[in-house]
Amino acid sequence: MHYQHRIAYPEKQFEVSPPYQSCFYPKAYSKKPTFALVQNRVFCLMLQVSVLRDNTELVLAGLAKRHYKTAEADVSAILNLDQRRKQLQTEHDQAQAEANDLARQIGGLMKSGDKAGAETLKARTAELKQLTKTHSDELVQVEEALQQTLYKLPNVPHSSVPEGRSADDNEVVREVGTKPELPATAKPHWELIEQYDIIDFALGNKITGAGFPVYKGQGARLQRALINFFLDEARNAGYTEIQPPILVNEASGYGTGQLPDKEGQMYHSTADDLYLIPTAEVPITNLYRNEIIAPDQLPVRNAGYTPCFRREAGSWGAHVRGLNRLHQFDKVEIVQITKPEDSYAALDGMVVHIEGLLQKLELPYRVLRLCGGDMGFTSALTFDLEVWSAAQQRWLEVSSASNFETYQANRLKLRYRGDNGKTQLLHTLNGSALALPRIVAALLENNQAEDGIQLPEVLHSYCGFSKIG
RNA sequence: AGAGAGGUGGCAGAGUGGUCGAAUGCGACGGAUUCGAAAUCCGUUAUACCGGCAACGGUAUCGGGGGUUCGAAUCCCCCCCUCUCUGCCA
Repeated sequence: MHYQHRIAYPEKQFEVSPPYQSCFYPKAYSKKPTFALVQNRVFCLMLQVSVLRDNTELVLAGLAKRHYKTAEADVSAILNLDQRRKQLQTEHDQAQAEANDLARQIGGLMKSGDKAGAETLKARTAELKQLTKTHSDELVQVEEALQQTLYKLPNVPHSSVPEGRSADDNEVVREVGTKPELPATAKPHWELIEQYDIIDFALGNKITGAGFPVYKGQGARLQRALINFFLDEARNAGYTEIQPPILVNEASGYGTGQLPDKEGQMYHSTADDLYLIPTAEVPITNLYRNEIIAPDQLPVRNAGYTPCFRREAGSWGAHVRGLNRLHQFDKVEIVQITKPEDSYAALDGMVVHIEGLLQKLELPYRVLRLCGGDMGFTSALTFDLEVWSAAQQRWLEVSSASNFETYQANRLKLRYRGDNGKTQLLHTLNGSALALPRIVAALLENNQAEDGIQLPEVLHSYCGFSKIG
């Protein structure tokens, strides 16, 4: 008996263009000037202290959506520390200015041979020296405390982010494609990969450990095919291909927000103090750390394939069999850097791009808007894309596309020069396009048949075969 | 890994204790000249923080940190990085 499934999509689903209409966001967000003013302050300058100071109520309301318990205490601590910081800075600068002036005078006196006059002035410089030392010591303490607290504070969610505590509260934006009906004899992918001998967990376990599978034969070729397919699609969509290092230094970890929040999630090479990247987002976004980008270079659109490494300590258990969760996996990531006013349109575009990939792979999927409680630490708005895994009868997350607004840019010191000639923080975004393992799981399960696994058309030329088995 | 050299503004490259945030050149920007352009000439040309509505003023930054000194790009100590040679190596 054959039970081959080709999912039937309504034809229009394949038309990513004509012009994509944003259906995700309140219309007010993109255009309305009244809102734009608020947006400009709160959402474009997020987590700069000045913003916290001028928009405390809005920030607190946003953080409440995340159920971030100590928001009020943290914000008020930040404001107090900042006030103290300014005061100290002013006093310190004044004392230093006087000292500099005296030093100049002393120089003049020495030159003219007035030793005694110089000595008189030196008495005052000694006092000033003590004063500036006291000030700068406290200043260092205050700034450190300020930074520590700022680093603890997550991004403020976008206004469209729904209330909610967990993944159950995420909003299903849309569901596309038809779930295949499999017979009772259908196998989950971990049985299929054994049956066809394409991925070997035992071997990976032998040479490395659990969560490091070995891809063999058609399995390995499928991996390579998917990577090439994703990269080609990204290039066609206007992204520049990047091949970054997969070890990064500590500064990069802080830049994109993995540190200090997710210290334990990354593999750390202590001998060299380098981290194995959990996603290509880290190196590709950090390319622009501490840069001022010329406006005509914007938007930056980069894509890259890398292996990704995640310790995922403590999160093993049910639902993580087979390819569902790994310590090492392959992923193609897309990254954008845009002007603040362009970032939400860019996020739309990224989601559309990712949907295009899933449609070409003929996988049923759904798009979720993550609720406040389920969003990542650094994100202002995140869409997850999940594919239907027909044998497991579950949705599997294969992509996450986020707008970080200025949150990462503030840490990265990533700016451009605005029309007024002043430097201004940019917005950063990224999305998986796509993560491979769960795509493979869904492809295997959804397309299984007695005589093998029929791959979607688009992969045939990339693989060099059309069927596994 | 061993030996040596070096890290200065967008780049190149001076500066070895006192108006040095830093000569000079290139590049970029604005202007003059030109029908237009090249050439030439004049001017501008970093970032962050503090104060100020602003104009503007102050402070800091010459790889990073600490020290000496009234005063540090310049002297001393530690660390990091880059280059050259030797060794090793895909």
